[in-house]
Amino acid sequence: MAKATIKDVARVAEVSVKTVSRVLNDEPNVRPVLQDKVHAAVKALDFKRNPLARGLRGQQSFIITLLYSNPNPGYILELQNGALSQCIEQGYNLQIHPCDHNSADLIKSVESITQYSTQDGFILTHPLCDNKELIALLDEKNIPFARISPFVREHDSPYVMSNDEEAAFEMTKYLISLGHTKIGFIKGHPDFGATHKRYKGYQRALENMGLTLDEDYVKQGMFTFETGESCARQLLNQESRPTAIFASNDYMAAAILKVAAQMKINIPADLSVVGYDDAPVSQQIWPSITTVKQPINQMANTVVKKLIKRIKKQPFEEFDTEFDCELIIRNSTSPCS
Amino acid sequence: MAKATIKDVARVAEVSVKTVSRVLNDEPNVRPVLQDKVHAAVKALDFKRNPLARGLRGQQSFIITLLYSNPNPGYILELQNGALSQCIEQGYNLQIHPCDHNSADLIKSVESITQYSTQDGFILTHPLCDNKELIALLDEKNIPFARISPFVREHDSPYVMSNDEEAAFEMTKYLISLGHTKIGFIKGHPDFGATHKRYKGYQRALENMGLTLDEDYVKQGMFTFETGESCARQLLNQESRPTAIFASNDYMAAAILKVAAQMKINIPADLSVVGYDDAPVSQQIWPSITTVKQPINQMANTVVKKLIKRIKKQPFEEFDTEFDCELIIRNSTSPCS
DNA sequence: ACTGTTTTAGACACCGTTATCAATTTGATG
DNA sequence: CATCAAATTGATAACGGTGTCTAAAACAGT
Repeated sequence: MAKATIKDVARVAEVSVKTVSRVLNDEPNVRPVLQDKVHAAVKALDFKRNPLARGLRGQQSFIITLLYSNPNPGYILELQNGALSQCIEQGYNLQIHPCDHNSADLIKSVESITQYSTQDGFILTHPLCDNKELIALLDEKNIPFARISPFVREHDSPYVMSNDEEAAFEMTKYLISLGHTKIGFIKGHPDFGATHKRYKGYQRALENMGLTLDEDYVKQGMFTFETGESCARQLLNQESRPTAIFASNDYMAAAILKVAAQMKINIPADLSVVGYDDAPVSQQIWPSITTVKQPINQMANTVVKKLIKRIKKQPFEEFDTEFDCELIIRNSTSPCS
Repeated sequence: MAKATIKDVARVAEVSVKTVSRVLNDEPNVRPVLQDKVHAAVKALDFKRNPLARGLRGQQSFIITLLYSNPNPGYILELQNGALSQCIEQGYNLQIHPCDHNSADLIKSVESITQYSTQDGFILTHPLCDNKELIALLDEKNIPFARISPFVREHDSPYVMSNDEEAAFEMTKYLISLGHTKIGFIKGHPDFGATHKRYKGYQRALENMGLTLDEDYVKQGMFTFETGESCARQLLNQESRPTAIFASNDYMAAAILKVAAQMKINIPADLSVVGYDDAPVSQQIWPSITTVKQPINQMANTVVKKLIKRIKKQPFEEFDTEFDCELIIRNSTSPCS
């Protein structure tokens, strides 16, 4: 049985193909009687419109491309899943495009995919969403896009973000509530907007709770295990070492566990450690790491909704922009002894 | 500047559109003079064919769908990247479709994507590639597919696999070469073909090196951290505990580290631990875990090549089928004391 | 030079849908 | 009931390529 076409539906419903098309596209000016006939025929034939033909005629592809450059597989996969489910729901396809945000070829690589296939819109994850060249390219080609967790927000494209500052604030307050006063902090990669928001939340919590920020307790990492390790060594080799360390992501938190093990520092008895992102490793390590979980799936879902509105040139203000994170208390934290 | 079409190229090259099409498709019977003219015009206009139009006319979509149901984000992402790079090279798009191999809706979910969009072929990862219903569905719809690491191989579709048995054999031999004779083994999920191959390699190595397999040293896990933990407890609570444990994946190996830490068993001094898959956690934990790395990227690349050959009804025997794994020695193993 | 065969090139139809526009029906108004 | 506006419908032409088929050109053999 060959796949049914609009013509088949038209024949069965005894109307013209254009009428079928009208019904399928929710266009006005079709009598309910005919609408019912068409719907019945569509159901009877199990008819599905051919996206290729629709795209060709309508100058659109129903393809949304997810651009990412992020070393965290768990995060990416969750993002993909969230975006994908919403795309499917709305009849779009999700094209994935991993790239390297440090590469000089980044722009070229994106440009080439816009040439070899057509896409209705892009989703940019951080740090790509703060890349001016990239945004200029998309603006120039007039391709709609939406952003996830941008740092710079001066652009009229839709975006979503997690409330990282608030989460970091809460996490720091939690550590303080456990009695910690000497709280170290390992910053993330400066290219990421999240880095600054998390640090700000930490700062604000200290201030808010009447503690002073000690520069010696703040180290600059790059979100990798290796940088986390060296920062942890610096923090823990000081004379007056911190009793708690807040790492800007879980990889760096895991590295603290390594350094602590080598230095025979007991976690959480002698040192509390917290991370960020709820990466898989935070559960696969002992002690499991107290961390912050972003509602990635939901954010991805929403950003797709906004992007599709944007593509259709409809307002997208009805959807949420800021999403709250969740503190996940595990075994790497305990009251200060 | 609007995108160039084949008509523009034809006008510039002073030939008919059909001739341009011929040149672009490497069809015979075009004089070199005209070929050059066409190529020059294509270059001058930076012309790219519209895949939608090509697909519509040719009854193909240039879409390959990667179907996976696998809890290991690192593995999936690597797979995606490998498949994607080859797809791009050959002018195909990669559609991703995560699904749950335990779900009763699996077949329905796959069936629905075949209806809402058209795909030229599927790539099935384990354990999906051993799902008879799924294979029956694709066969019935006459959609070509290729498989990655299938257990059952009785199908004429192309596949690739890693030489897991050999790798497990080598890894076990490595442990024996360190002086270990009491080597525990934690099996993986029985639905996965890899589970049996890895166990067989372990068995064969013991036999080969003159050791007898002790059933008490073999536990059934499910590839998860939790099952790894309970298996590790069983193994290590025995009177005569093993001095080395081979876990069928890194998650379960990480769980052994947790249990060992709780039982004050020193790794690697008192217990050597090895895993499988080179998951991110194997490097983000201390001690880092000795493991086996599959050439996933290369396998994905090859399976796409084979699938495209299959789609074009060309022979695919020229490509490799079996891929060798690599032992990665890290810090969780040491000579038996 | 004159066939017959093979290459080479182009005209045209077609893939499945939607946009345009004109034709028809319906409803409203005087 | 005639007249005009609005709502409803369908015929036809696109969208941008490729398949089919035919015509023209090139070549070979008498």
